[in-house]
Formats: sequence, structure tokens, C-alpha cells
Amino acid sequence: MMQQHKKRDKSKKRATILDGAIDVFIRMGYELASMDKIAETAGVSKRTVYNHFGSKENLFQVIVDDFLAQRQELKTIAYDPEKSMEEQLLAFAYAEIFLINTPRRLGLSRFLTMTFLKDIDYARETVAKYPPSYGMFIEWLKEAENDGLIRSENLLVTARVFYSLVEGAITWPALFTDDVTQLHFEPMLDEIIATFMARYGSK
Amino acid sequence: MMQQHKKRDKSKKRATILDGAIDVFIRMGYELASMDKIAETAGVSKRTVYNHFGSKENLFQVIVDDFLAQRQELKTIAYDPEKSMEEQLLAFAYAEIFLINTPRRLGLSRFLTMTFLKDIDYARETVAKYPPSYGMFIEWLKEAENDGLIRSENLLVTARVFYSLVEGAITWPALFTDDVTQLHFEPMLDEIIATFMARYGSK
DNA sequence: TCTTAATTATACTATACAGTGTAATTAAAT
DNA sequence: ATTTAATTACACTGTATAGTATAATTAAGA
Repeated sequence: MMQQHKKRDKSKKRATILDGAIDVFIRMGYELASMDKIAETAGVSKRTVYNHFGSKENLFQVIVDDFLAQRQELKTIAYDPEKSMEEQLLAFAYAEIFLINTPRRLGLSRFLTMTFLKDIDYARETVAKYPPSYGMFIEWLKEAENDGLIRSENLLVTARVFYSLVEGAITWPALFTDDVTQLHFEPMLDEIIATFMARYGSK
Repeated sequence: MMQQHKKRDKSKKRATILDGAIDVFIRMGYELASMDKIAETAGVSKRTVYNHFGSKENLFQVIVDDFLAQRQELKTIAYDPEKSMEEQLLAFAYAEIFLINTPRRLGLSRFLTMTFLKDIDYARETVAKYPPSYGMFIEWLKEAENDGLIRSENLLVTARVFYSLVEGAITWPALFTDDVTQLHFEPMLDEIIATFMARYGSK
């Protein structure tokens, strides 16, 4: 103890390395992303990468956890009786769209999807560290149902239908698109929400 | 010429190698699937693998083309005024489900999805060799609309909604499931079709 | 049975990459 | 200005893999 003398701020270098690593992972995929290439892209020596992250696998893990934590934040949306159904459903959809509507976030989503597909046991364990994905939306549905705005015999099924529409029409197609800036989601979004309300809206 | 004397049947060995290769690709992914491992799994010498397929990349390409050709066959469904809407929509859905309802086909679908995500330019070129994916369904929609059973302002959008529901609720969740034999698609399928008809069915 | 196409076993080349060791250098905090 | 935590440059180890070369072996077709 008594020796808090020196202790420099490593967070900047750490962020630089993460930036470069994400860049290389997006461009080359996990296997072909070499630690040499990551160091070079980050403008940092390879030794520094290892000093900060220990191993390639751990570096990857940090990126995954950061992404999933941010994703969880986005999903936090509360029911608001002042707003229209359509407006609020759009908000849930935009939480998904945010993850893919810049080239960088789209690349990261694509990369993580790949790695999750490569090892689905790992994927399940990792995702399990966060709250259930439909949780927030089901809570919202409950309140909308109490207000008589939604009719549903099974809220989980209803939530799955909603996310099927959003992911099937927006997220997955985007993952296979190279230039996401050219995509215009709005027409499809309106159609999705109209479809959802045709089935579950009361009146 | 005049020497069709010897010429043995290589198709059996070829199929054996493809089987083993698919197995290893599914288990390890493209990068980690070594040609030694593929040869060993197929029960064949590595030299024979190279004699048949020339390179790892070409071996992979053959597997992709085989899969996509089979996929195209499945989608060939004609409108039948004798059958109910629900029954025919189910047929389109089952063409998708067929690709994922055994562990082997699911593994192959997952593997191909991964490789397509890794190089979406390659994916686009490869998929472009086959007819447009919604083509068959749009033809079907036209006839159903002419019979007054479907109302749609834009058949392409309607087709996209249908496939969003099927892929979002069935295909993609299955890709992240390890034991597909435990999945029961029927309840979700019924809900999907009810949702589609709530939006696009006329009365 | 004979011919030879196909296959095998084995050794080999060239290359790439994860991770380590270390001495020298840099720069932040006091 | 001094201290020393952090970083760098660079050489190095061990391992893995795509693809090739070749001589010996196998087995199908005539």
C-alpha cells in the first residue's frame, strides 16, 4: 500500500486497440484476423495488445460483451399511454435498427452473428448473461392489453411474431447488404406495423 | 480416340468425400476445417481429395452449388384453387423448413449462412445464379389475388412480409438451436399464417 | 488374368500465426 | 527534473495447414 504514486490512464490505448480489433474482425472474420494485423491497424505494437487483453480470445470476448451490454440498454422502453401504438412499436423496431444502420454497427452485428453461428453453445451461454430478449416488449404488451389496445391470447407468441417481422424484414436482409446507407426502412416498417396491428390490434 | 477402354466410376468416391467434407465444415467451419481432417473423416487419402476437387475452395464451391440447386427445386409450388389458402401457405413455409429440419440440413444451412455473411459480395454473386427467391410466391399471390382471396397493394411487399414471418419465426431461431428435433414448428406456423391472413386475406 | 486408372502412404515445401522474452524507449505524474 | 509505468521493436518458439511429389498398392473393366 501507500504506493499510489504512479498509475497511468490506460483506457485511451485500450479503446484504440478495441477500435482496430473491431475493424479487422469485421473485415477478415475471427480466424483470419491476425494479432499482427490488429496491432498494425490500431497503430500499436503487438506486445501492447497482449499486455492489454492477454489473448485473441479474450480480446474478442470484450468486444462481444460491450456490444451486448449496449444492445440491452437500447431495449429499455416503457409503455406510454400518451403515445400511439404505432409510434411505440416503431420505437421497439428502432432499437433493432440502431444496431445495423451505420456501416460500422452493421459490420459488427454481422461479425457477431457469424461467430454465434459458429458456436451456438457459446452463443447461448453468452446471451444468457443478459435479460431475456423479449422481456421488455412483453411488459409493454401487458400494459397495452390492459388499456384495451391489444388483444392477445399468448403474449410470448405475440412478441415472437413482432420480432419475427422486424428481424425477418429489417435485420436479416441488412446483414446481407453491403451498403446500408442506401436502405430505406420506413416503407417496410409501416407495413410490418400495419400487419402486427391487423392481427393484434383491438378494432 | 477409340480408347474408352478403361474409365472407372468416380462418382461414389466423390460422394463419400463430399459427405465427409460437409461433416467437417459443419463441425469446424471453413477456416478450421483442414484438408487432412476432411480426408480422414471421409476415410480417404488427402491426395484423393485433391485429385477429385483440386482445392479446398473448389470443394466448398461444389457443396454450395449442390445446396442451392436443391433449394431451388423445393420452391417450385403452383397455385391450386382446390386447396385452402392456409394449406398452400403452409406448403411454402415447409419448403423453408425442409432446409433446417434434420440436424444435417440444419448444420449445412448454418454453415452456408456463416460463409455468406463472411463475404456478402460472394454471397450475392452465388445466389444470383438462381431465380429470384420470392418469384414463385409472387406468382402464387397473383393468382390468389385474381381469385379474390388475397388483397394486396404491392405483391413484392406482401411476399416480403410472408417470408419475414417464416424466416424470422422459424428459420433464424432454428439456426441458433442445437437440437432441432426438439423444435415443434406447428403452433408458430399457425400463428404466422393467421397473421398473414389477418392483413392480406379478403374477409 | 491382365491392364491400368484410381488410390494410398509418406515425406516434403512454403507459409502463416498465437504467443513470449527482453532490452531500449517514451511519456505521464509527482 | 525525476521516476517508473507503459510502450515499442524485434527476435524467437512451436505449431498448424494448403498443396505437391512420388513410388507403391489396389481394384475395376476387358
